[in-house]
Amino acid sequence: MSEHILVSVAWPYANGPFHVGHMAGAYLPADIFARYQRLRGRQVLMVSGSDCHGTPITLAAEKEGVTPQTIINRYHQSFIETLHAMGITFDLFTQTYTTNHYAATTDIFETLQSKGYIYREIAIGSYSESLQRFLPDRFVEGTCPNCNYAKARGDQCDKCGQLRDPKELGSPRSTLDGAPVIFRDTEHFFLDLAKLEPALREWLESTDRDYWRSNTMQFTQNWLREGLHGRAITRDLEWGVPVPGAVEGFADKRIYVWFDAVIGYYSASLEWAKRTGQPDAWRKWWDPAGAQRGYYFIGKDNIPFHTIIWPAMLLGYGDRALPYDVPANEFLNLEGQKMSTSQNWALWMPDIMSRYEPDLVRYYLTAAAPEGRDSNWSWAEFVQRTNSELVATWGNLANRVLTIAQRNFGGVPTPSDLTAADTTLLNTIEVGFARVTELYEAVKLRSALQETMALAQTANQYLSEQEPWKVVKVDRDRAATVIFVALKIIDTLNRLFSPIMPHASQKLHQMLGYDDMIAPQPQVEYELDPDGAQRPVLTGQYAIAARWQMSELVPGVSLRDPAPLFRKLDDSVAADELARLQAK
RNA sequence: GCCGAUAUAGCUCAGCGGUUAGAGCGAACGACUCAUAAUCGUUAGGUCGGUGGUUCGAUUCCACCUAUCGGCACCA
Repeated sequence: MSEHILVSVAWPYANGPFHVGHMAGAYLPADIFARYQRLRGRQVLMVSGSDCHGTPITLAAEKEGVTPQTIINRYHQSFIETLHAMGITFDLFTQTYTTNHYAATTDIFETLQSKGYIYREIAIGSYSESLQRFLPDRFVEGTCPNCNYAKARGDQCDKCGQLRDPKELGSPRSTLDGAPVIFRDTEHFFLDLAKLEPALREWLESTDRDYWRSNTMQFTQNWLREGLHGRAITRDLEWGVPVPGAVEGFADKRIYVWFDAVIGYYSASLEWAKRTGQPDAWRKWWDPAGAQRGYYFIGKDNIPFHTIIWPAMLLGYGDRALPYDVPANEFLNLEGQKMSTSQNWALWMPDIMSRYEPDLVRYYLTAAAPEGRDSNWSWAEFVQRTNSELVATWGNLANRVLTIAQRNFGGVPTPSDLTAADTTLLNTIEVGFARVTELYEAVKLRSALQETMALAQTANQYLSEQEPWKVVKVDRDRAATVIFVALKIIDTLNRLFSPIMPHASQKLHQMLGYDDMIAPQPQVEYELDPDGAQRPVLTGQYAIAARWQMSELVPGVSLRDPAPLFRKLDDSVAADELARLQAK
């Protein structure tokens, strides 16, 4: 039995706030999965943090005339606020700009180096004399040798799709200032993926990975088919983790951001353990011999880093658990069009959270989750699903049952003998419970939600047929039985819904007379960053009773006064939001 | 260009080598009134993108075509 579940979530790049695509792609599914696992009584460690290094952050800082720290502090703060508002239960959401992370990165680099998995090589880099710096290929443009398109980028021509190398461009220049680009030798460290490839293949083939999503496997095998090559892990940059060992000629070079970002899963685990006062506690989730599983929640653009590069690094490092599953999501479109942050065609989370309750967003993003293929956010559908599913089917079910119970019996009534209708319903719920459990376990959250909502409909049918509001006038015992059964059902369904809608579930849990937490929430705390300034982290106390089972509600329990779980949205919302979006 | 994904009811999507292809929403009609004008029932609606092939049998497998989308590596 895998009692220790590591929930690793993609590290957001700290150069802009979250949009709904980030939530749908990684943070929300990760949180739902973590909440489900905790309710099953398993030990969950959920980590991530802000990815603070790399060229775009440096450039953003220069553009504003501020330090990189200013940029990352701004967006790290924004990330924390969104995650907190959405109720994403990180054990630790930290950042890569910490002494802890620098130390872990240095350790992994040095260990890989000592084992011969890192080598040095001279490469040719695109260099801007005007800016006196090397440029990533994407910041170089010129004339495409294939189609003569004048604005082909260094990594790819947008017109014909060809091109691999900026040196092939005619009259290459920088996209930053338009000045010419020259090519200079530059020495770098490389991760020897070719050397790690056999071990990587062995790991991939060591077990039947049918449970991986087909797209994840597809991407991975495409990479392997072409064979693995060394990958540069340092860059000519001044912002990032320094190259360990004070190597001559590397003083003005830094660890390349992709290399240090994936290490974050590990370094954040170490940091979490230190914060708890048990510095070795992380081992339970990272010991390959232990009962553990690591799940990596990411967007599809990140697949090779998590199924190839990070596993290869771990294999090279040695004695650390590799990913068990990498449930990568596809992309979320917006009103039928691909989201684009540069064209501001996006729904920004700070904006959304200012107007809508987190559970509404959580519900809709799960119902329309891009699990198997790209999906779409539509405001009309958001309103429709909220009103007809959340409010009418589920919220109303809970409300009507609680109201009848409270008004007629003042609490959980004592049932008499169950009829065939009662046992049939209870059986349906029990079978459904098992099916939903399987779906959560397999990270099929969209289906899990759909199944649970279907069970709520079954409960509504039962009430229509049994008519307890009528029966109570002629046969109080029978009405008591029906209401008892209905209360058990909504209590049970509330547990199935709780990973997806924790705020509403906690409310209902308390209305049902419970005093404990079923859906805890994260909190913001503060740590010192390497410069001595305070930085926020997201963390929390999530120890809860293992309530992943049918309701154990007993007669005589007193209920708290019912209140609606969700409010209906006005029909004008869809049109208003669409107008707001198009006005940008 | 190469690789891959997707094309199913008005809309959003499930599904799958085999009886009359499903759900939700939307539409029409009816029931009910405990509940947030919520709920429940009934009905209408599809030659499952096109062509060809494999098969006793294909929406489901294969090939090609068309359309849409994504990836193509040193980009985070």
